[in-house]
Amino acid sequence: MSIVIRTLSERVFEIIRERIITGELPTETPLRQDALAAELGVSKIPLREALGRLQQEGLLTSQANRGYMVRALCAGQAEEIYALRLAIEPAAAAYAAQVAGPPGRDAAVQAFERLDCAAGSNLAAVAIRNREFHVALVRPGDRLLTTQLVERLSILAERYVVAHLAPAGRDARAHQEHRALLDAFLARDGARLEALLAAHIGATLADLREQFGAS
Amino acid sequence: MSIVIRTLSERVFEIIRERIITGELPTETPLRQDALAAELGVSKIPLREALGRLQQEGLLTSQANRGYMVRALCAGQAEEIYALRLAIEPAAAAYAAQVAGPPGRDAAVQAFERLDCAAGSNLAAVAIRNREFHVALVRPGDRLLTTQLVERLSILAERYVVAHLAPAGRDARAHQEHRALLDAFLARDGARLEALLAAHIGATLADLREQFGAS
DNA sequence: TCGTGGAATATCGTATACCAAAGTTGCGGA
DNA sequence: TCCGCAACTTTGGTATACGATATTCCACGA
Repeated sequence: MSIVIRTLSERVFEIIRERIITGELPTETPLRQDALAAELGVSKIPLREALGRLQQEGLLTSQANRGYMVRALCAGQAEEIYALRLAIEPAAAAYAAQVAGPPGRDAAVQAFERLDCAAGSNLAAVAIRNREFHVALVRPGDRLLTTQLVERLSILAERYVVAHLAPAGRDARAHQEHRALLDAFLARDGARLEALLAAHIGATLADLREQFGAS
Repeated sequence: MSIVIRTLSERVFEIIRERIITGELPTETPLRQDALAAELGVSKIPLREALGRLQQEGLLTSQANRGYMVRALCAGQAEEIYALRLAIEPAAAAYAAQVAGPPGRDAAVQAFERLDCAAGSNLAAVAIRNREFHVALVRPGDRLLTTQLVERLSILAERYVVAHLAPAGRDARAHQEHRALLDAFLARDGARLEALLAAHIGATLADLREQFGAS
């Protein structure tokens, strides 16, 4: 086992990322850097590094001399995110299912169980577990870049899910879909997994569309 | 026209990025931050910001307290990059071709001409123009995230092209392929563009495979 | 001879202080 | 009312310092 030493700016990166996803940080308002730095108890160097990375991830925008802002949500970008996920994730998961070794299969099961445990608690926590489950279906393919991309897109998508989807009737349906996804994954049934995952992602997109249309 | 004010770290980001692409920076050797900062005439804050962004882009890796290294080239990652490009770029370009307005169409033509002009000069310059051409076929779709992703993947792919493909007989064939791509784009023939682009990307991948096999 | 321990050195990650330039705010005058 | 200017705020950047970790290299002992 290799212990991972994490640098301060990496931790700041993750903290701010989760704050953005949960909608804790306001959009359209520039981030006050010194205030944030003081609040997190770090200096501006790791903070700025984290902000730059978050911009690269697509969660922040910046304008020179005016600072960083949380990128606004818009229906068009949600469509983009889901179109990209549909283009990548099902195929990547299908591949991973076929080549996954025991550790990868265990990780998928565990991610599913953690998602299950979190169900019913606050939406943000569920969203994180949901993302981890989706990534767990792809990671065993051992394609680093693809996995990172899936994770990145999942993160971008999460904002929309957290912001727009009340966990009304969705929860039960999502649970069944996740169960089916895991079954197909464990059965190494790439074709079925691919179809199910496309349907699952498409269903979430449809929910989002409905909310956008309603609001 | 909005003039774009760019910060130092953005410029450093691009400078180092091009150096990585051209293979000017050694892989497997940690970057000496002080030396690099001194050479570029900047302090370490903008430099580190740029390095962090480049890591996020997948061009660098970092280990805490050991610094940043240029990510090594490997056949597996090239396969990944091209698989992702094939999953995204043809469809995105097809869409863009259909919705492109006059500015987007002009930009595509100009990108093609610039690529044409650069042909024959050094490989790195051609590679940049090549990337810009590919992006120009996607940008008119006005899907920001997709365009950024295509650009990012093109950048990652460029390293392999620069490193492994001597512009032997490739140049002439690539020129014809680009010409055909532009024609299909201007004709708004999405289906044809999609097929041609998939073939074009696939051809480059095939060339790379051959080189990897040979070496 | 070879491996181990440890000191010396180099480099990284972070903090602090400071500054110039750009943006923002608010007040006063036309 | 609306414009322009001055004061303030914030950002982006530099210089510098310092602790912590890595690396190097040499001496010592098995």
